[in-house]
Amino acid sequence: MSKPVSEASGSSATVVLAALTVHQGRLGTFVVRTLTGWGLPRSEFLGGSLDAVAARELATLAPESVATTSFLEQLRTYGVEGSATGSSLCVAYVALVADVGPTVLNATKSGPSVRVFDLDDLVGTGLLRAHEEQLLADAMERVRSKFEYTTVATSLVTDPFTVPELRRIYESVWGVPLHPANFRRKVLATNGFVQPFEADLPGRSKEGGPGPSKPELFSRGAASLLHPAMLRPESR
Amino acid sequence: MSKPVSEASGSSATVVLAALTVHQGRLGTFVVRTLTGWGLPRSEFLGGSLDAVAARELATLAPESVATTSFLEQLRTYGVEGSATGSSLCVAYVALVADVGPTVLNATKSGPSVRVFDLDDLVGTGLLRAHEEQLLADAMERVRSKFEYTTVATSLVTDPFTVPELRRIYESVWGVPLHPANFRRKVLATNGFVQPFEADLPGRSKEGGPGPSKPELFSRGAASLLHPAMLRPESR
DNA sequence: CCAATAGTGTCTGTGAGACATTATGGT
DNA sequence: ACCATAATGTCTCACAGACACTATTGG
Repeated sequence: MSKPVSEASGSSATVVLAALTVHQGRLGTFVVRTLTGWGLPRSEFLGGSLDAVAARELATLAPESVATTSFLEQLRTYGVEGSATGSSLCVAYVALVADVGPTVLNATKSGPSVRVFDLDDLVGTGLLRAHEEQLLADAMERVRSKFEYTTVATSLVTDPFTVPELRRIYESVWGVPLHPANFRRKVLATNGFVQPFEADLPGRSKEGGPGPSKPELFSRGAASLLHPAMLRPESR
Repeated sequence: MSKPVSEASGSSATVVLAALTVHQGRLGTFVVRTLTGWGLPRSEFLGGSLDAVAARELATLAPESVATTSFLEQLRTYGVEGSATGSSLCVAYVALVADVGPTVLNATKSGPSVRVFDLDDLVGTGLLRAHEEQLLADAMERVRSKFEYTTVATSLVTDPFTVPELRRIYESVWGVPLHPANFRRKVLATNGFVQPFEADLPGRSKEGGPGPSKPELFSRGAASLLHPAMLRPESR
């Protein structure tokens, strides 16, 4: 721990976070204000655990209550052809954060420091570094794939949720409509995916109530893997 | 490109390769001779493309003919708690190399410089760095998973191969016996997995001939993804 | 009243798993 | 002759996809 962080040597490394969320049926990612504009949250890697650095980064984006239930996993590492600074490594992480409501967060005197950008508005607009475009594409594909055989989708809904709400998460991430009846049957037939929410009967602790015929409430189950997998339709 | 590679600064990075192969029904990994013993092939990352560094590393292990048909993909990056050198990053790659025959290769005056170690003889023996144990476990799990929905298994057999040979690859990687009849039906029903080998009739360009009742020869198909997936039995 | 949606029920095609059968080659 | 293995065929069960139907809520 005695060596100082001098100027770049042969290689330097940063941890970058693709924190995805579904806001209003739209898939978005958290961005932070930088010197030159908006960019993905990143921090220099100075040692210790990569996972810890990413978790710390995630904690700055969302309140602790939602950050703790978020999904976080390393995506992959990109080699960035630095022009003058030599080459650097970019260790990317993917996080899934439940909907925090507004798309503008952490507002300060100089304006908000954290926002959520729609991914569709972000790709191809040149707002990101070149490799960050690829990073987000990889993150989305990773998440789309994870949805097939894990229960991570439940980390994108606020905890008492309905089956249609969970279905809309799947539809937003996969970009395809799903059959409500088959989806419900599949979810309920998979042990540990969701479990009945206590105090479900009347009152409905939800604010607006999305469905006309008072859909049942569930909360996250204990399982993390789906048996059998729920394949997306375009898998043919 | 002007900055020299001075001593370690805040972080340094190495590219490590888990090059797996199946030798005699046993899953093994390539190791190279180092100053202190045998270890996974590694090289310092000095810039450029990570994939290129890994590919160059792979090329030193096997002849070009087999290296070009090998599967190579980034696994993940590990943060190594260096004691004196500060913290360093370890970017791991997985490769799948077809059986090259003997387990001792590239013999030089001072003995062989490349070997293949059985993975079962390697885990838990303390021969490896601490994080390399985890690395190999991650690599095996990655490959086991890839076998389910891709055709990478064909990169572990020498090209004219039989269905039983391919099945034994699956059995070695998954560690479970498979039903020969169902496996064959599945493989042949999946379009693009394998294709009939020309000049199959007599002669049999194989050296030993594994089967008593002259099994048919196939070669790799064009597909890289399996539709539908071939799930391992223990998935339930 | 009508539209939209939650939930239930049912049918069918596909595929995986298990088993039986035949053929062939080595010991 | 016997055994091990390759290859083919068949049966059953589970599940995905599609459809029909009811109930309930909001406009």
